Amino acid sequence: MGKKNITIKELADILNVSISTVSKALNDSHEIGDKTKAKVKEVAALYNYRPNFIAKSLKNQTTKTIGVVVPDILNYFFVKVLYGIEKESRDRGYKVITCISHESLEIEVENVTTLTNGRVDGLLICPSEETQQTKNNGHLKELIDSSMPVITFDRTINALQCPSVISDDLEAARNATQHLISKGCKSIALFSAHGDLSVMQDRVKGYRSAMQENHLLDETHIFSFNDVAHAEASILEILKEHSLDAVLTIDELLSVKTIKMAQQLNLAIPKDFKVIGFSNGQISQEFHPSVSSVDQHAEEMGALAAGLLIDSIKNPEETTIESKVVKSSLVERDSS
Amino acid sequence: MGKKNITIKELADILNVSISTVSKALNDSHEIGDKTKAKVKEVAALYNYRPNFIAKSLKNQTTKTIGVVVPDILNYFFVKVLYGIEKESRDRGYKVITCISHESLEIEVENVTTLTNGRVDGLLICPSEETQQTKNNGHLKELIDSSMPVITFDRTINALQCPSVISDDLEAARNATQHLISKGCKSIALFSAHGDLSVMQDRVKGYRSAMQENHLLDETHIFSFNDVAHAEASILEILKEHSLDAVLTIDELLSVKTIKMAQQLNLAIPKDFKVIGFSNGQISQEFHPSVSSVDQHAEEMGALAAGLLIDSIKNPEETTIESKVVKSSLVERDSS
DNA sequence: CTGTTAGCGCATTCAT
DNA sequence: ATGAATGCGCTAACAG
Repeated sequence: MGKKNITIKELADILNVSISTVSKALNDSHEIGDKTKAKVKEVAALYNYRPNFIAKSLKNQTTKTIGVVVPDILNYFFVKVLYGIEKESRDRGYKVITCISHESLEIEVENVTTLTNGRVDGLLICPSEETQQTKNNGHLKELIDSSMPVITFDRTINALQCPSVISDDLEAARNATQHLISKGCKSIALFSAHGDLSVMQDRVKGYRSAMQENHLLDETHIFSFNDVAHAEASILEILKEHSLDAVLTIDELLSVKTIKMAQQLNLAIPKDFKVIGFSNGQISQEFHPSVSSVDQHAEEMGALAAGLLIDSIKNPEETTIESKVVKSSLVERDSS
Repeated sequence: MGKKNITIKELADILNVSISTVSKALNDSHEIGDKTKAKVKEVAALYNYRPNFIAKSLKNQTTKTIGVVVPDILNYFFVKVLYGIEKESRDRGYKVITCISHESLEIEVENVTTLTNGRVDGLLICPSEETQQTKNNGHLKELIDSSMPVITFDRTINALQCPSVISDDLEAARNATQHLISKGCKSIALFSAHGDLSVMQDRVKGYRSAMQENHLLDETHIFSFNDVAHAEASILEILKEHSLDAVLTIDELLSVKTIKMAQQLNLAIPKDFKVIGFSNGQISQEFHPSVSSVDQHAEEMGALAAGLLIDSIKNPEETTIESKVVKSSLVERDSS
């Protein structure tokens, strides 16, 4: 009881050999005899020896750990990305430390600082909304300049000289819109949120592009919500005032709320009124009616980003600064 | 470009003072003169000096980091616990490393090992389903014996000599059942899942207790589902064959699926058929009709556990081995 | 095949 | 008030 972990030094004393002999034996060095090896390993196992990770990291100048900064952990999309990151990292022998920026630039800077002071070998970051909005990215520039491998995911910062993994947001929105058009919809609104984010702007562009191409674009049909959680009343108003036959919502919660309001107005879904949402979480799947949604393949995005980062850590020279795009796909369900 | 982080040694060379002077100056030691301090700090800032975390940890034998092992990160409940852990830890100056056991004993053992080899100062763990089921907990016993601060959360292992933070599952289920009874329900079924977990068994006990007390208990009304994701067909069968007026589901997804099946049978909710679920996630709130649910205050549980762990790290002697219970509450919505 | 030694970056005790 | 020296636990270059 109360026994601390045993060290190589103590092991060496017990075995009456030198520290380096123990270290080499434990690492299966060819320069150690088989019986010495066996003896060392036996005693190590007996005393339940575990190499101290911190000491190893200091010596090797590598931590076998990657840092992740996400803006929001209560968002299912990010959780799934995280899941993909964790899985890929685990498969490749890396640990993951996650920090949450809560969409705040200040916390993000703090997160980046604490992570990159030797704690991790590379960084995966989805910049906070505030970072994107204020274009304040000195902390990341500095990091990249110091030759720390960095990869951004989901949201990119063009000014940054680092690889990124993103969704095909523009295309995805265009396809979703096109899908509604091909189903015969003419009066399709766009419900947007988090307008400061580049991904959201891209989705709006995608919607515009499809609508314009079909000569259906009506700028007054683009709505932006500041507070999604309390958007129901506004949605109801909009649905009353405009005679829409479909809505593309750029946010998952918004799609569900739109459906609820449409039902309240006795609009038949999907017959008279169709809805397509984004980021295909549990709610889209379980809601009744189930919600058609753009699936961004979050897990794949996470795995890809982690894989690229680990490649970059292992092979810094071969790293190319390019954006990898994870294609999303439309999951058709009962709402369209 | 490409410049590595500067070290104290390099700083000392630049300033033409000794290493220890720099170290002391940076740490505001009283044995350093004010102007020397100022000069050192100025140059440190200029070169953007950041103390190496790994070296500090090795020297101080402390990492200011806590490790967390959760069984499943795609479960909203655990994400919320994690959120609480992260928040409290952040407030108290600690970082968090999270590992996911995927409900597997083997992965859990691996997680615990890699976390506790010097990487963290203490461990928060929710044992995997397999760990609870097989009662295989040598890895945790060993850890506790080695005087590493450990606290379990949500799921407890009684055989373990460590504090824990849990829900009042039995009471919560009893109250929820009682709530249904007081609304006039007589034929109340229990839909359960993950029967190996102690929390689930407690909930069943709570249900039994309330039903028995009101002379309504019917053992054939207790159902267990192995595969919640594909339980809809079975649920439909059960609803057809038994004339129930309410169901308590021990799992969030199960509650939603039950409502969908009930609607398919044209049961009026909540008039003729009531449902109460567990763990009050986004789905319970957004579903239509919204689902009454037992809220386990996951965030609070996480914060409490993290707080206790940090207390225990800072004050190992004063740690008492006791279970803290986070009281849950019933959120009444449209399904009951 | 085994041992001695130096050093990763930092804090700290002890001298000056 | 400042500096030299030691050690945290480990690896590896070098010596024997």
